[in-house]
Amino acid sequence: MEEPTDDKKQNRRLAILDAAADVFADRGYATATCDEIAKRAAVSKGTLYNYFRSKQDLFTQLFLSSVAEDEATIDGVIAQPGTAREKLEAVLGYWFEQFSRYDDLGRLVLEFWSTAAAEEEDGTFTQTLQDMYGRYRQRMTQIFKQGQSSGEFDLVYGPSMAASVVLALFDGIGLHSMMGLSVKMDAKTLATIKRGMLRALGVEPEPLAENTPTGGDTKDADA
Amino acid sequence: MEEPTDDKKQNRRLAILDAAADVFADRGYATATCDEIAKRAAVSKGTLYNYFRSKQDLFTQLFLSSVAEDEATIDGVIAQPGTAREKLEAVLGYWFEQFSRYDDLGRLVLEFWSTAAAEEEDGTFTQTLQDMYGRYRQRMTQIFKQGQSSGEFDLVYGPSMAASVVLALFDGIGLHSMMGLSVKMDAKTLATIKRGMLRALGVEPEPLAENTPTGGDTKDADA
Amino acid sequence: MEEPTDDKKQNRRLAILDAAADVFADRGYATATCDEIAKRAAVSKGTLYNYFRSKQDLFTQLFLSSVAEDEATIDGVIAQPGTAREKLEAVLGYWFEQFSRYDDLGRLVLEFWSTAAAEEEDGTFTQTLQDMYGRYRQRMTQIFKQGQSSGEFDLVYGPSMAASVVLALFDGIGLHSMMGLSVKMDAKTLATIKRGMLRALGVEPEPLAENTPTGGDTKDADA
Amino acid sequence: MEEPTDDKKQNRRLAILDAAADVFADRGYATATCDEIAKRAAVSKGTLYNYFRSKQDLFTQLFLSSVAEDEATIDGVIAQPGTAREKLEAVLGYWFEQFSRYDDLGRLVLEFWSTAAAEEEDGTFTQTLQDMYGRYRQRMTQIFKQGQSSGEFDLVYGPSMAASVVLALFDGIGLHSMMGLSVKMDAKTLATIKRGMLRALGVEPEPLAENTPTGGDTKDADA
DNA sequence: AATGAATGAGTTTTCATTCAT
DNA sequence: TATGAATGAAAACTCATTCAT
Repeated sequence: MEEPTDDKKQNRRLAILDAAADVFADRGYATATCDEIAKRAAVSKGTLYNYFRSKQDLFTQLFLSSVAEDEATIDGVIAQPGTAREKLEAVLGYWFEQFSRYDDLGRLVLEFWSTAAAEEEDGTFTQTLQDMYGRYRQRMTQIFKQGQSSGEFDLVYGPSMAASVVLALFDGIGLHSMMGLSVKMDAKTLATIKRGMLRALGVEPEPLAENTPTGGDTKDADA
Repeated sequence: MEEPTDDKKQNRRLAILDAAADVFADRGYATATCDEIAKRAAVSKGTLYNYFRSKQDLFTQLFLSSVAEDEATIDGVIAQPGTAREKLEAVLGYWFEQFSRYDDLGRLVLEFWSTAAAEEEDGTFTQTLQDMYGRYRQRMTQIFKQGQSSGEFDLVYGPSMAASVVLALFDGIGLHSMMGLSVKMDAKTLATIKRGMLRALGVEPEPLAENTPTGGDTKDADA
Repeated sequence: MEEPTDDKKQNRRLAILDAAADVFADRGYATATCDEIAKRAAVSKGTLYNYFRSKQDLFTQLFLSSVAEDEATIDGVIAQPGTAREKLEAVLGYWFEQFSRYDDLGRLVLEFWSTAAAEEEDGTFTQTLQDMYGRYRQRMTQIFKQGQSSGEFDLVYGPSMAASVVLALFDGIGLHSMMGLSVKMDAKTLATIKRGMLRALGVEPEPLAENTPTGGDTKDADA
Repeated sequence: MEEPTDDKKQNRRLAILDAAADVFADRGYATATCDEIAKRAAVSKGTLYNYFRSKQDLFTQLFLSSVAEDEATIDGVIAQPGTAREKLEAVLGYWFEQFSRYDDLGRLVLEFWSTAAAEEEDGTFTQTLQDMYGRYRQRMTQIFKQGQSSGEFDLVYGPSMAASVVLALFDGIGLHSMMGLSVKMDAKTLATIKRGMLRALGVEPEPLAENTPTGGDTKDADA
């Protein structure tokens, strides 16, 4: 009968990871203190070190679990049956949905990228990100290929390049959205971008809902 | 005859900024030490503080001068006369050219973004970035409008939205390129992306040079 | 059973305060180093900051506890029943007794005064000192009033002014004594001053002990 | 013809001493910076070191010149012919007059005392102060002796002890006055104290001016 | 396992003093 | 002589990590 203990251990671990996500997002890795993480997780500082070898280890575990969680979610989204266009719309929808959470997550993601960029060639972060984006690209590529085969898409690029560009665009939009730069991620703007992307992929999107007249708004939502 | 002194002072200032750029790029703001910056600038630690009020000030000055430099360059690029398409190609060319320098600059830029994200609402970094991107978007918007008037472009979005999306895409590509994620910024890939963007904007790009047969490569450069 | 821990904490705190008193007295606030205080308290520098927020805080706490201790003592002295003259003699006795400790304390007290003088209008130190001296004056005033009512004293000043002057005189004597200036605080001199003060207050003091012939010594102890 | 140069040198020296007096009074010795002194004296930092060997030396010179100036003034006051009482009144008048300047000077004087207290046994400051107060006491003693001989004074103490006590009282009053403790140094209070001191010395002072009725006010100016 | 007090290496910053011009 | 940029030693303070309880 050691499962309760194991469960408890798991819970504690997750509580600490949650707290760490908060604090790292608020303060950034370097400025975050173990004291604060412990306090927000409602454990003692010593306990932190029973679950994680070091601050760095805690950050790495958080990164890995975030990536795993993300990937599981997106896998679920893509795995659904349907036409290429339906799949693509589902992915776009999910991704854009993320942007609304980006106010919370953005800083943390930036920290992950920053850490990756600072690593020696092919460190854990870089490698993990490359692997993850590699898989993302594969999945997107498959969608694009399916769309090409079925005649749904008339791609500007080849499927793989299209996947790369779309992924880069997603991250670019997320970045700008988070910083309040050129794109404000309200629902209408997102819908506009989505429609544009679909048309750029050679797909004529369905008309927008009644409150967004096709002509003016689609042509220039922010003119 | 005080120019020699002033020049010397300017040089010292620039030498310190250069060194700081290196160290901040290598280690990130929080991990970088003033000791190391001083050492790399070949001045004493005290001298650092004769030129900059604090580590934070040094970082901010570096950010501001980077932004100013960037903006001056891009102004020059856009100011050139020509068709909308020529202007757009010039901007694309310049931007993509930056990516090759991104191995050096990328981490630093990430630090800038990170700092902005960590700021209180409307801090210096955020404000400066928003201003800068605001101006970028204006310039891009003008190009798109010119292209629309002249009938060169048949835009998917309105000019302003198009500008926003293109800017976000640029940064997304830069980010992915730097991290070695989905896009490798070699000359051929860049050319491919450029052609695709132009076509997505409704412009039929000129055929590629002889070594890049239209069919296969354009369709899928990385298949 | 948390008292042992609390006691230990209290002891540590007191040990640090003691060490700080030593070092501040030796070197003055500005010249004292936290390193030395830690060393003298036989704790690490970090521990200092577990108990006190800053060097300034440590100094302030030391000041406040000194004042509190002083005041508690003098309260006890004054609270005793007796004639006004007996009370006055008790206060004088206590105060003069302090002077012998002044070799140790004097510098520290000077630091307190100095800090108060350097403060913005109505800082903590100034306010605390003003409060403390306000209470001292009240107590002394009461004694003088009692003496007047009972016919013991024939005051040169009104009771409140008398209290003020006597307090100022005490501090002046303490200051001069500490610096080895005009007054050396040996027992005989103190006795002489005490007798003089009493006479100046209109009280005819009791004759001195046999080894201090009234005539010569009272008239000029240091001629 | 080097006198103009010498004069200039003297002026510079005095300008620096003046500036130093200001800054030391404002900030205290340890917190004062040579930078600020130089700026306030309108000379370069290097020039400071042409006139004074070090910050410590500057402080010491300032102390010595302050003491010399003080002493010259008081010598002049005492040297005037007259009865003992007239001389005493002149000294009291001068001293109390100082108190009104104490807002400016007080902090500086405290710094001097503090430095003296921190010195090794018989350092420059201590020695100088002891010498100065020794001479003060001598002069006061002479006045008291003259007063005794002429029958003007009926001293509580012997002349030398009286001198010591009076000097200590002066400094105590100055200290308290500066800190806004028990005594506020307005003209009326000073007059009251002066009258009281004279009576304590056995001299019946002249009646106060018409606006200060003898009875109430003399008895208790602040009741 | 959990705690949290203790540690001390590491960092930013200041400022008296020097010295080339 | 005057200047003020350069220096670097010194000091306050932080915080990841340890370990006795």
